[in-house]
Amino acid sequence: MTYETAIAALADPTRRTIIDRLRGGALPVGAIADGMPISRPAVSQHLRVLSDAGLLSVTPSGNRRLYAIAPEGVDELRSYLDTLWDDALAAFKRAAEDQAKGTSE
Amino acid sequence: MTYETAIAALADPTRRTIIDRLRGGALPVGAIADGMPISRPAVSQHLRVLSDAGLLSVTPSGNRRLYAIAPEGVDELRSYLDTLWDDALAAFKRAAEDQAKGTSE
DNA sequence: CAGTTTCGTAAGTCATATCTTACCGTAAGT
DNA sequence: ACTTACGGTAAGATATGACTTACGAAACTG
Repeated sequence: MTYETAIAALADPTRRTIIDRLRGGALPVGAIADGMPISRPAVSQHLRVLSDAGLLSVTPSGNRRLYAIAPEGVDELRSYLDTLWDDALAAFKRAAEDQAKGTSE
Repeated sequence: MTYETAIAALADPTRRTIIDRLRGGALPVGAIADGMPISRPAVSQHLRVLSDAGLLSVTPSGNRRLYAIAPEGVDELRSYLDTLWDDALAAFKRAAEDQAKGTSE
């Protein structure tokens, strides 16, 4: 039910680079925003979108907030794509067989 | 390299329902647009976005054009999410171990 | 306790994506 | 040949989304 917001969140290139920066592990906002061509508040807004989508988890640590990729959120998207993959492949094979049948007869 | 456009294409709800309608197999534009709350030209535009993203294939058949899900396009997206999943899980486990270590010592 | 870091939120601007209607070409039917 | 069905494209209106600056709230630091 929430994979819709997750896929919308990942549609933005900036948010994907944020995700990429977190592949190695959790980071505070400053480290994520560092070197990016946009302002830190903009990064914060992206982090909010990703969190709302269930793709990130937040861990307050004193003064800072550590963001990390939430495996469950990623898994929901994977599940969706898996069913899509299954259906697409089945339809593809069926079409190929039908076409072969039509050609031979 | 093309999974970026694929994920952007799937971010739109209308385009996801189009994809869902094609899960059972190829359909002409009229059948796809039938019953949808938007105009047929709008559907055509969505079909173009999905095709450009490599998620759909087109097969002209006389007067009509049959659209079908392209398995390869879906697979590229799956690959991206698989690597993301691997990294996310590895980082998650590492963080859990580090935290356990910090707690015990 | 005053000052500095860290980070989130608010308001406003601007670009992009989506929709509509109108129109055109091509194939099929009569 | 004329008409109808199918579907892509163009132009324009509008909504949505991403960015900026300004500001406020906590938590460390001296």
